[in-house]
Amino acid sequence: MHFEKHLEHVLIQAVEKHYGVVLPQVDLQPTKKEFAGQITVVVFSMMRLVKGAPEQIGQVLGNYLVETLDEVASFNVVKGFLNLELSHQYWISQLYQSTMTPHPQGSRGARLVEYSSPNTNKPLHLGHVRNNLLGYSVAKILEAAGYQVYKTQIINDRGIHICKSMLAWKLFGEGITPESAGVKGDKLVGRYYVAFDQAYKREVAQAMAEGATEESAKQQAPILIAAQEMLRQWEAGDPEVVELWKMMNRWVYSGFEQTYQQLGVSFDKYYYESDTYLLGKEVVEKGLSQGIFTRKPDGSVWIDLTADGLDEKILLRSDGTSVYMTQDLGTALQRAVDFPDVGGMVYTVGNEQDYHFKVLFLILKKLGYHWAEDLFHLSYGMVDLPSGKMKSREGTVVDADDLISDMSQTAQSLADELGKLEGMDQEQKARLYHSIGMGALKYYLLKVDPKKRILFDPNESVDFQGNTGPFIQYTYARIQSILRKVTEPIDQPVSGIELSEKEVSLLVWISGYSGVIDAAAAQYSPALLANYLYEGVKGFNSLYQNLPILAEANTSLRLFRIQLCAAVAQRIEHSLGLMGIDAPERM
RNA sequence: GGUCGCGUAGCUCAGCUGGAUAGAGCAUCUGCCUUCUAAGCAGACGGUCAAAGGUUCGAAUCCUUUCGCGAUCACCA
Repeated sequence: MHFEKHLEHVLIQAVEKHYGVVLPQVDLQPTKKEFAGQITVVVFSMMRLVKGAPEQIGQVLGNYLVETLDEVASFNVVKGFLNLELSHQYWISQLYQSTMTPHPQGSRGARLVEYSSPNTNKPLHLGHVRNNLLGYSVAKILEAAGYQVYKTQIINDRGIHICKSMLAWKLFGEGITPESAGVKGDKLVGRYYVAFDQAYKREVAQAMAEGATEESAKQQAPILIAAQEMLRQWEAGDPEVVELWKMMNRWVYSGFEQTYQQLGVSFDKYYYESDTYLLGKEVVEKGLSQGIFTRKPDGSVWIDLTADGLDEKILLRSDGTSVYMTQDLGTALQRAVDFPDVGGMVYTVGNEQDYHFKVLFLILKKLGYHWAEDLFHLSYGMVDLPSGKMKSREGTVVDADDLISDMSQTAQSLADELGKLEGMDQEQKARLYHSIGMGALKYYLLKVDPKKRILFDPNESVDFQGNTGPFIQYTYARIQSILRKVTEPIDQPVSGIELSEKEVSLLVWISGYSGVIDAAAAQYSPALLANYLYEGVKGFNSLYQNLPILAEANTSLRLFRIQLCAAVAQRIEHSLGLMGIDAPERM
C-alpha cells in the first residue's frame, strides 16, 4: 500500500520529465492472471493529456521505473497496459510488513449498528437469520476497520400482533407453559399466534355464512375485537394484561436468546418499543415548534416532503398516538443520548423498508442533528423460497432453529463419511459439527451481495464443497495440521530465495488484506471479504497440492513456505471471525 | 400508475469508482490418494452479460428507452 503511493508519485514525475505534463493521478490496478506482473499501469487513461502512442509511452515509463525503483524488477507492455513485475524481495517483505487491519482499533470514531429487531410474537426464521448474520458481520468488519462499534436492536414488543398471541393463549392455552409443554418459549408463543389466526378465520367464515359481508365479518370478528380491547387495556396499564404480556415476552426472549447463541450473535444494548414508543412525541413537538412539521385541524401531525421528491408523511395520529415513524425518531434520539460518541448509525433492515428509511433520515437531517449526516440503511434483499415469500401465518417459513440443526446434521453425516475425526470425544465432535454447519450457512448467506435477494430451496441443501464455508474451514485445518508438525522457531525472516508464481500471488493476496477490510467497511459488505477470502484459499490449496512445504529440501524455502502458511492461516481465521465463522483446528 | 431495486453459463453467484481474450462454484465429463487432511488439486464442456440505441480510444459496468421479475406507495409495523 505504502509502495503504491510512492509508485504513483514516481510515475507522475516520470510523465512530467518525459512529456512535460503533470497528471492529476495515475490509474493502477492488479494485473490480470494471464499476464506477467502484479501491478498494471493503465497508459490508456493518460492519453487525454499525454501525446504519443500508448505502447511507446509504456516502454518509456517502464524503463524509467526499473531504473528508479528497486522494487520494480521488470516490465512488459501489452497495448496500453504497462505490467510491472515487482521483485521477489519486495513481495517477501510484504509477508513481514503488511498489516492485518487498515487503522488502529477505535481510531475512526464510533458507529452504532442495529440489527435483528424481531417481533415478539413468533419464532425467528431464515429471513431473520440473514439479518442477524449480516448485521453482526458488518459490526465486526467496522470494528476491524478501526471503528468503535455498538451493536443494538429494537425489539418490537408491543402492538396488536402481540396481543393476538396473548389472547389466544388465554383462550386456548389452558395454562400451558414452555416448561410444561417442553417447547422453546418463542415456539410456544408462535403457536398461539397461529391459533389466533385460525380462530379468526373461522369466525369470519361463520359470520359470512350467516349473511355478513366480508368486510364487516373481518372487522366484527369477536376475537379481533377482544384483541383490540386487550391492546387498550395494555396501554392503560391493566395489571393482569401487563403481567401476561411480561410473562409471554419472557418466554419469547429466552427462546430468542437460545437462537442467538446458536447463531453466535450478540448485542451491547437492547431497546424496547414499549419503552420508546412515546419518546418520539417529544421530537414531534420540537419539529412543530421549528415549523418543520404541521398540525392538521383533526390534530394529526405531518411533514411535507414533496419538495424533496417524496410524499407527505404522517408522524402522529389524530388521537395523539404514535406511528412507526414516530417511534423510530424517538429511538434514534435516545441512541444519540445513550451513545454521544457515535458518529453514525447503521440500520440493518430489509429492502422492503427502503422508503421508510429514506424518509426517516431526511426528517432527522431536517431536524438538524449532526449525526443525521451519517445514517446508513443496510438494506438487504429478502430470502425467498421457490414457492415465493415466506409467510409465518401460512406456515411457509424456514424455521431458524430447524435450519441450524439441519446444518449440523449434514455436517455430521459428511464428517462421519470421511472419518477423519478419531480421537475426538463426543462433545468436541458436536461442537465441530455445529461450527462446520454454521460455517456453511453463514458463508452461504454472506457471500452474496447484501442488496440482492436470495432464493433458498429447502430441498437442495446448502453446499459443503466448492465456494463454501467448509472449504475455507478445511483449508485452515489443513494449515494447522502442517503447523502442528513444525518444531523449530519460524519467526526468522527469510531472504534471497526464488519464488514460484503461486507464492508470489499468495503474497500479493496477503498484502491486500487490510485494503479489503477497508473496502468491506466502506461498502458495508461482508460479500467483498468472502470473495477475497475464497480467492486466497483457492490459491493456497493450489500451492499446497503442487509444492512441497515440510518436505522442501532447501531450508530457507521450507521456512518461507511455513511462514507463508502461518500468514495465510492468520488471515483466514481473522476474516472468518469477521463473518462469525469458526476456524477449526481439525476437520 | 408513481418511486426504488434487480436481470451475467442449465443452477447459485463474482466482476472495485468504465480497461486487456467476461470469471468461480454446483451439475456433466477426464485424470490425480504407498508423500504435508481428496470437504482437495489439474483439466474439459458451457455466454449475443434481458433487448435496442447513445456517450468514447475502450461499456457487463455510465446515460436513455423497452421488456421481465420484485419491493413500496396506510392515522400497520
